Formats: sequence, structure tokens, C-alpha cells
Amino acid sequence: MLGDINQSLERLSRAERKVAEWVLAHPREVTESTVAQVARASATSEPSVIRFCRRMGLSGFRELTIRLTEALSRPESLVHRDVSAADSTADATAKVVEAAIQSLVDLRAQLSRMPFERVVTRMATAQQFVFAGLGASGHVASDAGHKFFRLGKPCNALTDTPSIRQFAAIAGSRDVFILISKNGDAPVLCEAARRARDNGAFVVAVTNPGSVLAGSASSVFACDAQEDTNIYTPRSSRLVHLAVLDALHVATALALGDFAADNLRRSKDALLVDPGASGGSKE
Amino acid sequence: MLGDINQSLERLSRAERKVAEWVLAHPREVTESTVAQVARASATSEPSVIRFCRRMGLSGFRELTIRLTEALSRPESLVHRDVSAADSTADATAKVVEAAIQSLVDLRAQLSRMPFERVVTRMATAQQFVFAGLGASGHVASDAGHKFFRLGKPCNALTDTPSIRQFAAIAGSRDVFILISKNGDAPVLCEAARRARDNGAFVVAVTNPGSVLAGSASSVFACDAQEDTNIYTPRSSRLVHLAVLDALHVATALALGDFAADNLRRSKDALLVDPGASGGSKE
DNA sequence: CTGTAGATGAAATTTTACTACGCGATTTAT
DNA sequence: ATAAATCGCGTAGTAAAATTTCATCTACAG
Repeated sequence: MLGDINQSLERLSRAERKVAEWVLAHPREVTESTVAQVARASATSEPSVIRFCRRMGLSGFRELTIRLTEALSRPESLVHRDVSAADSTADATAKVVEAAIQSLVDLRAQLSRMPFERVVTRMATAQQFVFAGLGASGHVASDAGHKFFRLGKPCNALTDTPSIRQFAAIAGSRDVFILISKNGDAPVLCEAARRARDNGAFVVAVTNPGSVLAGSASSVFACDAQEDTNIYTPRSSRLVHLAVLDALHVATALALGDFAADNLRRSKDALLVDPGASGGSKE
Repeated sequence: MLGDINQSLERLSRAERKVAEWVLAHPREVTESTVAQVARASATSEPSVIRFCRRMGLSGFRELTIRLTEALSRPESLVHRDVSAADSTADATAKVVEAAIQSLVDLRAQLSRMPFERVVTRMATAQQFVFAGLGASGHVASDAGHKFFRLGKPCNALTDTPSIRQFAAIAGSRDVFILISKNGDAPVLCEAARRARDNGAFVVAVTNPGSVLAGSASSVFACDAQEDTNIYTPRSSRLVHLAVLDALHVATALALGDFAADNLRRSKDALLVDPGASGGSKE
């Protein structure tokens, strides 16, 4: 639908094109607006909005809203554009969420090329898991630590340079390191990857495939780091990394079988007891 | 949406249920019908159709058609099924990522009902931001803290009970609290919300709309917490909360204008300098 | 019975989508 | 260059649809 409009832009008259451009820029708002609102927003008149609908082969405004809603509900058809300073709050928030969805859709397309089997095999027999990341990726590492420990294996989450250095230095052959970084060029992580591998540990990198870090790891979960030239663009890479680790978590749980399932069930139950106690908060 | 209706069937009155049943049986037709047509087809009256829409939490008939269109145009492949112990690694990882995508698509559908404008107005004039969450939501709060401080306003991220209690006790009228919780039933957070409001602070809750916490807040970003009966299901709510805060971050940046844009630009540039230094890692 | 609360639909009201018409700009023909 | 013709556009009006109001009905408790 959005593609159709884009393609018909030249065929339209001046007022109709103004409508078309506003619709393309604010498709979601159209679905919740009235003819009058669209006319005002696009600085035209109501008849021009109706004429635009007809010109697109639709029966009227109501059908436009339906067709647009359909188009917008398909994650793969999202037209992602950067947030600009001129955007309304509604536009900006929609763009942010759509960008996040897009990055996860891209991830799904690449899942089959990721080394889950290989990594899970090593994790199933590992003695402990060590997650490490700096800055925003540090939060991802912490989150992963709080998730994987429920499998019943010792976990560490490292988010600062000295800890990472020290842990890499004492790494053993039954340890699995999971290093998280958007760009994969943090010297500490690259150095830690080499050091840990030298010590016999298995090193997994969740990072940009072309990076130094990726080259130093035993296995890589390739998450493309698109350049964010736009200052308002948030880092969807965090979401992708979290999702990759969620997937890895579930895959590891399955590989561990009943042992992990029991631990997961018990940790889930533990949240439910004693809900009234002042200190017994869940989350 | 269709699931919601099915689930609410018992709660409806006789006439409303007749409407609901016809909608469930002919969802596609509803999207192209008028209120009168639906009323006639379901052997009820127009007000009953409207009341049914309201009872489902919608603003009216028009929103029903939009929500139904969304539900119907949802791609089949994204119909999320729970991970089972019998799944292969590839199946399990795909399901996890698809569930994540689905939860973000649902979020996008609800964006327009979230109080971004109102919250941003308060945040733009706030003295400081205080993010708080426990457990998994604690990581979300920390992440938010590391993101919002780049706007140039003081930020705190609280992830433990004593800190949250203390901060709520000293809250001032120019503070904005953002409390994050999946279920919204953590006593500490509810208590903190009341306390902070009593002290004049503006309290935003990112949580389950039906919860105690939601009731105690000044503004609520409603993120439905679906029951996770399946032990392998990861908490997609984290991703949703992160995305909501990303959106809020961008919206706030836009509201702050050049001041925030400058800070964002400078903080982004700061990551690029001195790339070779051993301690100057980016992420 | 009788009073009450909730549910229901007929009819009024408001809102919204759509149409008829005429003015003015732009193009065309002379 | 100018008049005629055409086309696009918005004002104002109309039809239709959504929503609210309100009187009536039903179920049930006292």
C-alpha cells in the first residue's frame, strides 16, 4: 500500500500529492484520524483527501484506513525512517519502535546462520558462564547473568575493565566466556578473548561480524552494527543482543534437559511465595 | 485481539455476548461493515455494539475495525507457539525471536494510547530523573539511566529496596520517578510511588495496567504482562520496557530541543575519540 | 408485591464521510 | 497577447454513520 502510494506520487495533482506525502510520513496517524484531520494536517481540503483515496483505487477514506492498517501490521513491510527534529511525539515514538521491530526481523532472518548448536554443546558441559560487556552492553551482560544462573550453572557478569582482565587471566578450559559488544573494537574485550582462549576457555562473541573481537572468538553471533549517524536513533543493537541471549538461554536449557527445567521451574515458583512480605518483592 | 474477545466472553452481558460471538465468527466482515450492519447481523442494537467495544477497552467502533484488521493481517509465521522440550535448537530459537517481535508489534499498536505527551511535558521541566526497578526490571532501569543522562539532566537508577525507599522519601516536586515492573505488584515500588507522589514528585509507571503500581502512579505506560506458564518462555516484557523507554527518551530529547541535541551529539562524539588507548573502550 | 440496579433498544444528537457547485489558476487556441 | 476552455481546488451543503440519551424492561432482594 505504502509502495503503491509512493509509486503514484507523480500521477497526482498538487493537492493530492500533499495528501499523499503526509500519509506516507504519518501512516499510523491516518488510521486514527478523520478526513477533516488529515485535510488540515496536509494543508488541503476534505474533498482532496477523498479524491486522493479514489485516485488510489479505493472506495473512500474508510478503506484507506483499513489498507494502511493492514500494511502497517506486517513487520516486514515497515518503512523505517530516521527520527528528525521536526517529528511529532507520536511519529517519533512510532519510528523508534518500528526500528526496533525491524532489527529483530533482520535477526530472525540470520538466526539459521548462527552457531547455536556448537555453542550450546560447549555450554552444556561448561563449569561456569562468564558474561562481559562495557557500557550499554554491560547491562546486556548483567541481564544475561541473571537469566542464565537459573539454569543451575555458576554465572558471572562483568561490566568493568579490571574485572574482565582478571577473569580472562584465570580462565580455565571448562569456562565459557560470552563477550558482548556492539562494534567489537573495545581493546579490553579483544585482549580478554585472546587471553581466555589461550587459557583453554571457549569464547563466544556477540558482536559485529567484521570486528577484531569477532576474529578473536571461538564462535561468533554476528549482529551487524549499522552506523547511527542520526543522534536521535537509539541503539537497537541492545535489543538484538538481548534477543540472541534469550534464544541462547532457551537453547541451552533444552540441551541441559530435566536438570535445567527443574531449576527454571523452581526459580519461577520462588517468585510467587510470600507476596505480602515487605521485603519479598518480585521485581 | 480475537483472543482478548474470547477471553472476555463470560464477562459480557447477553446482548454484548451476541455481538462478540458474531465478531469472532465473522471478523473479516466487521472490518468492512458499519455499526448498524453489525447490530442487525448479531440481532442486537447499535448501542450494544458500541458498549461491546467499550467493554473491550476500545474507544469505539472505529477502533474495533482497526484492531481487527491488525489481528487479521498478522503473518502466520509469527503465530507464536510455546517452546517445548521436544523442539530442535533451530525451532526454539526461532520461536523466541518471533515472540519478541510479536510483543513489539503489539506494543506499536498500543503506542497511541500511551501518555507520551503528558510525561514528556513533565520531564522537560524536571530537575532530575529517577529510574527504579527490581530484578530483571532493575537492568532496564540501569539501562535507562545510562541513556537519559546523555540528555544533560541528572539521572539515578535504583535497583535495590533500600535505595528506592530512601529516594522516594526525599523526593521533591521537580523530580520525575519512572518505576519499572512487569507485574506491578512489588510492595516496595507501590509504596515508593505513593510516597513520592505525596512529596509532590511526578510518578510514571511502566507496568501491567491492572496492577496496584499502575493505580498509584501519575501516568502509566501500560504493558500487558501475559502469564508465562511455560518455563522456557523468556520475559519479552524486558524488551517491551526497553523499547518504551527508548521511545520516551527520543520524545524527551525532541521536547528539550537544541539543548538535548547538543548533549547527545557530544556524548556520541566522546565515544569516538582516542580509539587506540587501552582504557578508552567504547562498549 | 415493591423498589432497585442493570441491561436493552428506539430515537435524538453529534460527528464524520462524502458531494455539488462555483471560483480561480493554468493551459490552449487564435 | 488575449480570450476560451479546462482542470484542480476549496466552500458549503448533504447524507450517512457513530455515539449518547433516555424510557422501558428484566431480574432479583427485601
